[in-house]
Amino acid sequence: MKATVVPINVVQLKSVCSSCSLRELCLPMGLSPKEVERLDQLIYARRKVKRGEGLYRAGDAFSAIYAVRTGFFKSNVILEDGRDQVTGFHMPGEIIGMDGIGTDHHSCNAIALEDSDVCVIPFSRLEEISNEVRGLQRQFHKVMSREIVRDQGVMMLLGSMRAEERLAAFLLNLSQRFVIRGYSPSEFHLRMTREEIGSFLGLKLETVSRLFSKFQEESLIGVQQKHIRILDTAGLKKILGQGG
Amino acid sequence: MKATVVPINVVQLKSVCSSCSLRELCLPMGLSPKEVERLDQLIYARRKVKRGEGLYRAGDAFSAIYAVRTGFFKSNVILEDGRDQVTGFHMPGEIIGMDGIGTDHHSCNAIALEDSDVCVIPFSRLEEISNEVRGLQRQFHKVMSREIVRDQGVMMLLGSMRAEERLAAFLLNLSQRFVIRGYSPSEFHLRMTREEIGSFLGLKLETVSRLFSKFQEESLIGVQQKHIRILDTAGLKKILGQGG
DNA sequence: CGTTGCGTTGAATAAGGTCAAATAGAGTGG
DNA sequence: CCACTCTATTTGACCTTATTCAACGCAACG
Repeated sequence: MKATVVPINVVQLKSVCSSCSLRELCLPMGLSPKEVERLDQLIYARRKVKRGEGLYRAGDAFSAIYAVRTGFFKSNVILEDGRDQVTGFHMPGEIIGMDGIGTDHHSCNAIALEDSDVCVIPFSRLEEISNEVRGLQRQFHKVMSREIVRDQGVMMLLGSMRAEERLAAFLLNLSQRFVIRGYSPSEFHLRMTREEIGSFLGLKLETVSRLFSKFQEESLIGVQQKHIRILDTAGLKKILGQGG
Repeated sequence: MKATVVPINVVQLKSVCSSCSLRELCLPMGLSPKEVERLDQLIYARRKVKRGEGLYRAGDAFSAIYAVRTGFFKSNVILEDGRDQVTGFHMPGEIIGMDGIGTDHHSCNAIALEDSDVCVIPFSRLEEISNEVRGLQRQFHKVMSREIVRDQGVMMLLGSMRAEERLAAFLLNLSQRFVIRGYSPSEFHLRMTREEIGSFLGLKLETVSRLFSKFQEESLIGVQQKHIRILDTAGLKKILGQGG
């Protein structure tokens, strides 16, 4: 990174947690203003990631976790034989990279699906500071735990839902996450391809495409390429009840 | 076991981490003897769980995580409509219950598949002590991270493997975990039913049963009810390469 | 022994995958 | 601005895999 002459103070001021609009979704969630100030000292770096580029790759040495600020990421794992499993999609306010803590190396890739921006949270400093700031320690543990619970949800989805249910659950999940971030719950733009959705849901891209068409015929959603309108949330939820 | 006249001190002495035979697999892994002594202060309680009983249930208030000492557990999540997804099997030395940290309530059930025994690790004390014992903090974070990575592996399995591959991967995984614990890697007793295996692998119990028979015909394994002999590890590994 | 739960096996079926062709957009360079 | 290219998407026909439904066997246990 080139060291250009930039009004560093201003940029840094804007970039700290205490003045970040995502603070109630992100690592600072629930911390007192004083505690958030300590967090500000921790998060000094930002990193831009262009669409298609990796924030980290499987095998990379682990040094930091990341908070998505803007943009959209996918995580995926690739087997030797080339098979590629998308393990998650990540939106602003979400923390990624925790897979690297256990082995000091990342176990998956994090790829930007659009030009994105992350806060770099150096992990050893996070551990240090969380010793002094109890709220931060607690919050970090919660974030990790929620990741485990999220993964359980994905296992449920992959292990015991039919294709229709998986896609319905996926759309409802996205919708919910968008609304928390102040976007419309009923109208949004998919950042990922049908193939990536399929990989995440354990389906082939053709199946995903067919299901989108089917949901559209049934007036549950409107689809135009990557633009989705959810027309009947209740109807989608009803689909979820039907596979047992 | 009959309650004979036992010198209680001795029993308690035996129950601390520093003299536990699982210490190199469990939370104390990698800690210095001094650090393990601090851990001893933390883990004062034990709990027995009979086969079929729950260590905790979804919705239970969260207060502690647990280290499996003896026995065997499954974790599962149950949907409103009754569908039941097994999300993991847990052996001695493994830490369970971390799903509860994020919401202060457990999100899944932990059920003993045989009479079992766990160390109770009160979570708020773990957080306290990990502030003083850096190695413990690090180790705990590693344990959580590895759980996330394990879950990624399960997603890979459920999302992009064929039935044969799933079962092969499952058997190889069990084998590896047994050998680490000093048991035979090639001969073991399944603690779970075909249905539970199926649930974990996203398959029906009949499919699991058929695959066991098929693997047996191909001389990859020997099966007799719950008793498994792995005859051809390389053969099982080869199956894993074949779905892409 | 009879019961009960678990496991195995077979035949029919359905769900989703594969292969192939057509179409639609987005981006690029003339 | 338009033609061209490339990629993503849609859709159809056919096929494979795993599920469903059903019957039967086995072992443990009272």
